[in-house]
Amino acid sequence: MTRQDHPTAETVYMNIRKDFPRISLATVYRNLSLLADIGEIRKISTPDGPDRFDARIDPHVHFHCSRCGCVIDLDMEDISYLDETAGKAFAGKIEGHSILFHGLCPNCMNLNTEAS
Amino acid sequence: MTRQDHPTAETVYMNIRKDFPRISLATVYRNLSLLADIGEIRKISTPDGPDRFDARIDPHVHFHCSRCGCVIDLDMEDISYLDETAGKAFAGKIEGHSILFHGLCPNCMNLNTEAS
DNA sequence: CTTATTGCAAAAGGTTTGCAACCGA
DNA sequence: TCGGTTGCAAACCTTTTGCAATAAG
Repeated sequence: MTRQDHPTAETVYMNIRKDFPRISLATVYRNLSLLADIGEIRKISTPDGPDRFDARIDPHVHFHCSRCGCVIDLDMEDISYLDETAGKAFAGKIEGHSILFHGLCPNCMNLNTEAS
Repeated sequence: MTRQDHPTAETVYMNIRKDFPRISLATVYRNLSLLADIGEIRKISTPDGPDRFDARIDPHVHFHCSRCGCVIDLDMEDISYLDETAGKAFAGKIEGHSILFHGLCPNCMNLNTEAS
């Protein structure tokens, strides 16, 4: 809950193993899914790689690097108002949204600039 | 390219098989990925189920039904301007974004209302 | 004692890949 | 003839599941 990054289930597994060496990956998946279902955490699906999880549940925007796959919070204006706008033009029921910018993270941008 | 829905690779496969009965699912995946890479079509990742593909490549917003998994275009205001806003507050390079609303589509909303 | 949670291993998707056969310039 | 595409089957990766064993209340 305290971390600022957006770990995959595998990463959470690796980390929690230091404290609970006998825990299994299945249990990690089970509990992350559970937490996501009850809204304690958020699940972030990316176009490639595995899902990522986020302890921050307030509305905010994510950036996904198409090169290294990292996920970063973008602290820009709150765009929750879009839900209402969308709701008016749509006969279904809107419960939320996910906004994912994509491109190159600062790290990978440098890698591309320098060297071949 | 002409369809308005957002077929999965499997759906495309089933359909194209009528004209090319010997085509394989791998070829469908290969060509959909290729088209997506060169920007001729768009790939839409959903939190559950398989990826979907979209022949519409102009900026627009999608809705994903968490019950039946369908994907629908939402014709609301163009929010491309967000890319610029985001770019200013971010040291990496933003190349685009994907916005996915989620909730219940009109169909599934009715199913929930009536019966049981 | 009773119910809920876990570990393990296997299964289940969905997608990609190696490779030989094939097709089109 | 030669490079690019394809079909097939197998591999891959991520996630889920069945079930017996274990832990918790």
